[in-house]
Amino acid sequence: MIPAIRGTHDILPGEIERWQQAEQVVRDICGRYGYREIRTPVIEREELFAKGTGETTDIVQKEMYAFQDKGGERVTLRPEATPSMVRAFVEHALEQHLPTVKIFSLGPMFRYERPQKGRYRQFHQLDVEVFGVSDAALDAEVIEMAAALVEALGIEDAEVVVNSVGCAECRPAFGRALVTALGDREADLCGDCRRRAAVNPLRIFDCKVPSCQPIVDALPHATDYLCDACRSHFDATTGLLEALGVAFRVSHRLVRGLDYYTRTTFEILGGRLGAQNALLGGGRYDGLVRRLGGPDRAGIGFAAGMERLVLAMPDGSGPRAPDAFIVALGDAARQPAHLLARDLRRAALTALIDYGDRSMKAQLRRANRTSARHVLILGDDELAQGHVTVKDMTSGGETRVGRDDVVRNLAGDLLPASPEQPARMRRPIGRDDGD
RNA sequence: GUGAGUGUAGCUCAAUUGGUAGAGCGCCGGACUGUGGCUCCGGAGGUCGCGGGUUCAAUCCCCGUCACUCACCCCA
Repeated sequence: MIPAIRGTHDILPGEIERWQQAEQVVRDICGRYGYREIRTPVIEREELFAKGTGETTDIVQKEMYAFQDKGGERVTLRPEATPSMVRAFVEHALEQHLPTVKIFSLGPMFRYERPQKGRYRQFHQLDVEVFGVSDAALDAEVIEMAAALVEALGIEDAEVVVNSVGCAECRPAFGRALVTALGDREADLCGDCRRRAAVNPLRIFDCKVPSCQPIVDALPHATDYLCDACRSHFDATTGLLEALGVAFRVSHRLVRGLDYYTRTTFEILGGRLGAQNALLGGGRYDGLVRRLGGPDRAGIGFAAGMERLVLAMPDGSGPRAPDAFIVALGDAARQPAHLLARDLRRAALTALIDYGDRSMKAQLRRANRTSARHVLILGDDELAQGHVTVKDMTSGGETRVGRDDVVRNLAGDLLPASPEQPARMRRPIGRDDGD
């Protein structure tokens, strides 16, 4: 056997239903807020992420699947979507084509990390981005949408966390204030934190080491160092969030790992996810489009981990129960049975049939396992009489129906009695709703 | 990249203080020559992760290696 490579995994029947449901909810919610779907390549020039994600980030320094292709080009499997989204925005001048550039994308990302719960080398993200809008109202709307998405997925124990990391004007001053406040206590920090203090002081807030906590708690807060513009932007964002009824917590410890964030940052945390408890995270990145060679446009967005969303979703239901399972007895019945199956399917019913010459018991056992509502029996008697025996698998009762009436009868049985009760088969996603 | 734990049937797991392995579930068949779900009976299915070492003999002990899981780093 040649196994799947580390950190990748197959999504099998039984689990795929949850993914399909998650994707359906994602598309529905994004659509309601005016987002259009786009798909970008999973492979890009390495340079795009070096500049976009940031040369100093761990993602770029040690986690990229980067290589040289046969033409000598430095390319990489995308570790995140935002730089690709920015590239597409710039390359196609999307602001000329869309009233407001609100776009989302769904697809695989690749990072060379040690896998653990909720983290894989190939994983999937929903990526949502808006370009060209700096109004704080959008910050609030984006966060509200993210919360709505999580709620729509049925994830209950989620927490919205918001912060502001300032802009190019005020953020450096805060960084210096951190170092100053640290003073000689820097020596008491853990090794990771001492490294952070030198490279990116903001990240000290992320530390989980107990001995660092008293020191971290005494540090100044980013929101105390915001310039006037950033201050009012943050106040407007949180004010609108409250007005929108979004339950959130402001955390000065929320500093995100990517370099490009400005002003608003946010995350939604989920319970029961293990150590990797961020369901989604994002923020504003007002300088990124220009840094990647585009016009000076604001940007804001978030990425949600699909594996984590699916993990946090409540248990769904299984595959849809077939409307009919056809049991054929004897060679003479096989061809008519397949014709019947075809006719049922043409009538939009789900029809299954067994293969090979198996006993009636075996076929019924299989029918039972599929949770089929009806079994249609075709044997010598039925062929001779021109009818089909319809067995109701719930009650066990049987009726005879003329061969030419079977499809209509079955379809009629399953069609809605009233508009409030849409038939199962009309649903875009096959789910057994267990009635 | 670091640390810990775990690798035995399709799945969940036993067992053997070293003598080449069992259960439950699932699957297939029978009891019931054309009637599922319950019950009973039977059957198929295992390089004991892989490689090496010790030994008369290794699934068990030793070394190595790989994989998985969880955690760190970091992030979705």
